[in-house]
Amino acid sequence: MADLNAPVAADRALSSAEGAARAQEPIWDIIELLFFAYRDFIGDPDDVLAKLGFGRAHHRVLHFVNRNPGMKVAELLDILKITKQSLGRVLKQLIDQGYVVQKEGVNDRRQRLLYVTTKGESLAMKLAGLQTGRIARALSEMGPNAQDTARRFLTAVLNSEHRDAVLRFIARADRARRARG
Amino acid sequence: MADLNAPVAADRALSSAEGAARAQEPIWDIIELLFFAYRDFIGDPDDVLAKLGFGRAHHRVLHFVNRNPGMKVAELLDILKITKQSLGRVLKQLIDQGYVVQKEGVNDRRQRLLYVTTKGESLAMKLAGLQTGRIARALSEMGPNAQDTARRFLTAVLNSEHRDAVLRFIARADRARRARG
DNA sequence: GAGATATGTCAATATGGCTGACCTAAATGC
DNA sequence: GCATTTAGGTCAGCCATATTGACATATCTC
Repeated sequence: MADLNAPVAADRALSSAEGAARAQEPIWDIIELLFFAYRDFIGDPDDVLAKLGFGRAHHRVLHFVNRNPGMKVAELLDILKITKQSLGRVLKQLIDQGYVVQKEGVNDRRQRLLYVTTKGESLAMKLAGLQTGRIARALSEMGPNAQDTARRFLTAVLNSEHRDAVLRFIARADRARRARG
Repeated sequence: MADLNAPVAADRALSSAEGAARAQEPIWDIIELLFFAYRDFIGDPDDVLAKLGFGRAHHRVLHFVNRNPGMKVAELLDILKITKQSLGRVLKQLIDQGYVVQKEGVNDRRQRLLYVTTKGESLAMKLAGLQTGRIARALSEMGPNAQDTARRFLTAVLNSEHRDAVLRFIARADRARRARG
């Protein structure tokens, strides 16, 4: 670990002591760890999905619908930041194979509100469980307040314009889930 | 923030108190923050690359070649975990447009060692600078030891089988860079 | 010299993005 | 009540990035 920490200490000294005054030495370790960590983080679900003939796009849709049952198509597009044509293909497969259903909105009958089926919830929870296992293991290897620290770090990485929206989304989904039990 | 913290405290209580005894409640916040944070993290480079007609695949190649000049094609394939056919197309464009060059290995003349040109280094450093700016801002919003904490978290997220290899790669590239100055 | 290795390349295929055009049904506004 | 806007769907085509499989060439190793 000594060998590994040395350059990092140097980075930190540079970025805090010399600050924005000069071109900053890249923070290579975090840049690369984000790349490798995200790849592994996505990897477990990928394997399960591949066996079902699904990809990451299906995972994202299923995840967000499961987290936010009754979500409008437009909201999903907004979160995923893809076009409705791109969503269409993936969503159609999830619906045809019985993972997701659409229900007409009560107030606004143009809306096709999205819900996971039992089958869909089961898959979504299985995938979330894989990712949770990995994260729980990681957090347990750190000290106290690990989850809070990780959350603060990741939140700080967000574009500042997105931050509120992302945190609101998470808080709202959590409230809804607690309400459902 | 109170609204946001509440469910998280509940998660932590569950996962530490009840442990692996029952199916763990998903750690939704970290799962989703990883998704959103990684997307923003990748976003700045994406915009620059798009103007040059490049994509993420080009970024990855350029990044690792810049970090590890003289790298063998096989090493790059191993890090990126793609096939040589996939690499071929992207690498060819980077070479044709003067961002990367290949040199015959001295010991083994079958090898085509990869190097960034001045132009390639300049682009690689520009992209790394964007990501560094984001990360530096994020770290500065946290307490002391932020970089160390972030590194420990991300390292812990890695597949345990990959960890050593990833850390060795980072340490080796750092050493090489210090040696070059 | 035989066989293994490093790299490159051709061809076909899949996935998941995109743009642009156009459609229906329902809500909304004057 | 009719015009317009909105929510959503769909067709067609394009692009980037990945895959598998087969094969070619040069060079190294034994």
